Amino acid sequence: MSDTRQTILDAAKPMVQARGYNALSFRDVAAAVGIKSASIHYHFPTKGDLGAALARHYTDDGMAYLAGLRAGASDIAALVEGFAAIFRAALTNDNRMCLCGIMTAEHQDLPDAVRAEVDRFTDSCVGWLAEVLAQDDNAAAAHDRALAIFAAIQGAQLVARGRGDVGLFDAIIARYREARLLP
Amino acid sequence: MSDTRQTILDAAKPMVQARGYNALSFRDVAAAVGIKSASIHYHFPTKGDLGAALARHYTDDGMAYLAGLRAGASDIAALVEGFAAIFRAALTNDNRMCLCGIMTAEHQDLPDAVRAEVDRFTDSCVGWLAEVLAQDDNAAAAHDRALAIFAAIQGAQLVARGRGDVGLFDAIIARYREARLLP
DNA sequence: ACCTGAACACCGTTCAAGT
DNA sequence: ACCTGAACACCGTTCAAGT
Repeated sequence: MSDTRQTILDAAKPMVQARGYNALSFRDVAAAVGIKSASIHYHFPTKGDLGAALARHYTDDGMAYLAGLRAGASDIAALVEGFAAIFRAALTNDNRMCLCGIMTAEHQDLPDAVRAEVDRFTDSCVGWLAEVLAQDDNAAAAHDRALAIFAAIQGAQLVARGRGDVGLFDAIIARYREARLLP
Repeated sequence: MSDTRQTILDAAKPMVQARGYNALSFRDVAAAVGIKSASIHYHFPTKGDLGAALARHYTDDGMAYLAGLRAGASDIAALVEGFAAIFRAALTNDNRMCLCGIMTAEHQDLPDAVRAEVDRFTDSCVGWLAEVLAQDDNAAAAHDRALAIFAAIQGAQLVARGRGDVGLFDAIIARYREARLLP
């Protein structure tokens, strides 16, 4: 991968996390990189190609982090907390959102290739949570609970970021834990 | 309020619920209404004015519905189910989202007047839930729980609509109820 | 191999002009 | 009072032309 291609991805990622895929502008990215907007198309023919590449790297990086978590600990509560930390970290990074979380809201509008990558993020997260929870539950129950935990954490991020207050995220997660929705 | 103004709001509302505020196009709305895009500006000077009016009516309609619910029943579980029904109904309406839920994801990008109305929707919903829950809990605990329930339901809608499957919404809500996050 | 300027059809917005 | 066409600076995209 060329340096310029990586620089484009690095510049575009926080823009999407802050304002979404629709609001991403090739001219803004180009200005941040120091090239002309027409040049972005040499590396990413369409905006969909750029969005799909962003989501693919985001999912790959996230899953690598989660694999590392599982290799280092087996306590279910600690693992799920490590999972939630991905979403918490986005908020503490200038009140940004999970890249795929914000694009899930734009789901109807996304080019097919982008939507497919966003769906893969969801599937990968739910799959990882289900594997962790399967230490305690049977596979079907673990999957249902994993889906509910994933949805609840996404909602917590959405609401907390609407308020620009990571303390709200923590309070909501704490309430999930008290209800034992989260281990 | 003029007929045309109301017709514009009626045409724009499902468009935002499907694709978000950013993707809303004055020219699309104008075509649906049967006027030119420049004419929209006579009724709504800016896109922000239209977005704020949409969110204001949406919140007012929702709160009127919720007030009716409280007037007709006092069972906490039934009231919270009635609350969740707002979000379920959006999904069964061509896989749309809560108007303010989808705009919460675009929060960073919204004109101030729109963001203020979206925030009022969140506050109103959490306030209504807190009043319902205060039948059982003290005020502070009820508010914390109301916030967690609101976030969890928003997340359930986001994830289910990403899959285009209202059954997923029902499954997640059922799991919330089993965990007694929801009454 | 990588970048650019110019053009295209889009967008929200403005405004003078129509009725 | 309400609508319109034309113009403006934006957008993603294309492409012939540069190096």
